[in-house]
Amino acid sequence: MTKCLQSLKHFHFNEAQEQELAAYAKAIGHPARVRLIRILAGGVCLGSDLVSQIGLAQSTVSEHLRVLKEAGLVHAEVQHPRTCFSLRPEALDRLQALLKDIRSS
Amino acid sequence: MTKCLQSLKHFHFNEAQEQELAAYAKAIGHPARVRLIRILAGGVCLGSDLVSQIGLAQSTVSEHLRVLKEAGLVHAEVQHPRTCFSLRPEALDRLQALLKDIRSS
DNA sequence: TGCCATTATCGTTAATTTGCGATTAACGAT
DNA sequence: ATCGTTAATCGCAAATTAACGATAATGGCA
Repeated sequence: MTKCLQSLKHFHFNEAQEQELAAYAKAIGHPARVRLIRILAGGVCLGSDLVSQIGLAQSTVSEHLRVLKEAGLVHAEVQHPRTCFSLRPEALDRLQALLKDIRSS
Repeated sequence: MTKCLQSLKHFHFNEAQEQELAAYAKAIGHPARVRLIRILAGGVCLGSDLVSQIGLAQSTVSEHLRVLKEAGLVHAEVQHPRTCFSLRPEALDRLQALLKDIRSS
């Protein structure tokens, strides 16, 4: 790949990336979900612990976790009857890269 | 008891910062607004130019710009009958710092 | 087989968001 | 004073989101 094509690739922030960034940001755009991410940044966590930390109904927490999972920010590992939730750092890496790139696109 | 229930008090990422991050992310969490940010990253822009580049109604673009302004991501300088819109890079700086901090809180 | 503990899903209501056309407001120029 | 241009606001309908309680599903265990 030539230098020219590299720079084109680097600087062209395309529509797919716009949607990708918007999707990540939308998922993070709620205080309860920021809080969940923050808690999970400290280590893996069972759902029941998250519920007691957050102070919202179990169904509400489950829904927020679903949103975060769907956005790829969180991973869930089922160990019946519990589920172990964890952060997906590569998703945050990607988000930070997109945020960095949009400024020089 | 899992790890997440321990030593939340040691986190320096407080509730105000959670809301701050959520507000930034919510504002960015729409493809049209990501697009506006991306366009403005290339330099200041008049509203009419943004409208023609976005392909949405003028009122819709104005509303998206209002959201971005309210979040502090965009600045508007009126020069009647036009308005000159520009990005506020310090807001993006702040967002990136919050994203960085949440991972080590 | 029938419990138990936990998480996911359903159903509903209220609130918010999105998008548009129409209208209004502002002000420079004629 | 009226016109022309541009951005902001209004009013509305449709779609989406948030929150909750109730219910269902899951799989280990007695």
